[in-house]
Amino acid sequence: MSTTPERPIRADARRNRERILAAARAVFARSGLEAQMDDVADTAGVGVGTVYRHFPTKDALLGELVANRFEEFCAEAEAALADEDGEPFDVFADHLRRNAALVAADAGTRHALMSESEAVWAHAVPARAVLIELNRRLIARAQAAGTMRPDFGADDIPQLMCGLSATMGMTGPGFDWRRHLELLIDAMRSR
Amino acid sequence: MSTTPERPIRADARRNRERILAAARAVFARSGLEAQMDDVADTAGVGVGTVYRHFPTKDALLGELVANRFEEFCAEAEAALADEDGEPFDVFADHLRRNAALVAADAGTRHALMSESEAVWAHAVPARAVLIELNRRLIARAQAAGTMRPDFGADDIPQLMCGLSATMGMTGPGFDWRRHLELLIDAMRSR
DNA sequence: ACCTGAACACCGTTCAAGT
DNA sequence: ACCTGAACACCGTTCAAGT
Repeated sequence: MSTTPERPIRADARRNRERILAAARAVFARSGLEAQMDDVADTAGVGVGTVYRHFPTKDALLGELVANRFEEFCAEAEAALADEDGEPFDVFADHLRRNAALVAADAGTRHALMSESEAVWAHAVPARAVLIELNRRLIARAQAAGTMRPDFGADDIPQLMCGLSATMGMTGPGFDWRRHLELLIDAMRSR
Repeated sequence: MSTTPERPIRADARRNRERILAAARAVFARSGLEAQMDDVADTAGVGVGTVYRHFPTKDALLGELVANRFEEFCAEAEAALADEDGEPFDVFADHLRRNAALVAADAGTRHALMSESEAVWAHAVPARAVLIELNRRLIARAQAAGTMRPDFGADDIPQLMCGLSATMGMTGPGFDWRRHLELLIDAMRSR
């Protein structure tokens, strides 16, 4: 039961890791999950083997990006919590709208949020737990103000947002994720 | 602008086509989209080439299954419309619950409903249009009865059900598609 | 006309050789 | 220690040969 020994990482390796993540973000955001590992490697200016040295599988690489996104979601939630003046329900709804906009702009994150692969989610577990806790506080505040339904919980958010991610990718008449999101927000509101 | 000539199809070819569809339904329902074309061919007892002779791509084969599903959804909707005694909102909600149960039991359909591929949807266009029209009538009846929100439309259904399909595949704490569906149904109810 | 399955193409992943 | 990229494995798709 020893913890992983904390050995120093070579400067060039660290730099490569950053380059790979930046390249992956760009490549997946543009092309979605069909982007290839070779594309990521080329964009990062490294060999494929180096990508695999840092991330054992494509899913693990995506998982790292997902973890990053959840940290952004958390930052969003912190900012929303810091807003003591706004109407609590609106503050929460705007938080969801901003997170949704982040997802909509990034095909990679969008697909990853719908991924059924364990490996994709593994890295995001802690940030995801933090986000749910922050959501719980935002929700409690809105429920205390009486503007949010009391039978709605923070645990309901992930699957609704997962579902929203799915419709973001659909084209054709009738598909409008902003409308979808507003329906969900309206469902949470006390009426 | 001539219509496709109606030439007779050889009996063995027709039989193979049916076998392939039955095999595809079984194989994709069990294994989801990761099931291979070779699996479908083996299960159907034909060569892969025969599968490709009937369906030009994997997406087209999936598209055929999706079209079948939409026909089932339509039959469901017709049955719901025929129910003149039930409370109209409950009749509609039960219709959604039954359709959702069909999807949940079939990993292939589930993934196909979230597919962003044109080819998957192409065959289902007519049945999908019929379904939306039937939903429109079910919804109108519930709205006339005053139990469904007047600002909710049949065009809202596809993306909500697409989103629901996404969460059906997710495992882990907090994912419960029945809860997700009930939240959606509750959002449609007049309160 | 239709069927078969070996061969091809594509992309995730590995590993022997290099620094 | 880490990097490279050719080679391998897997699976969707094709096509030459068969009936």
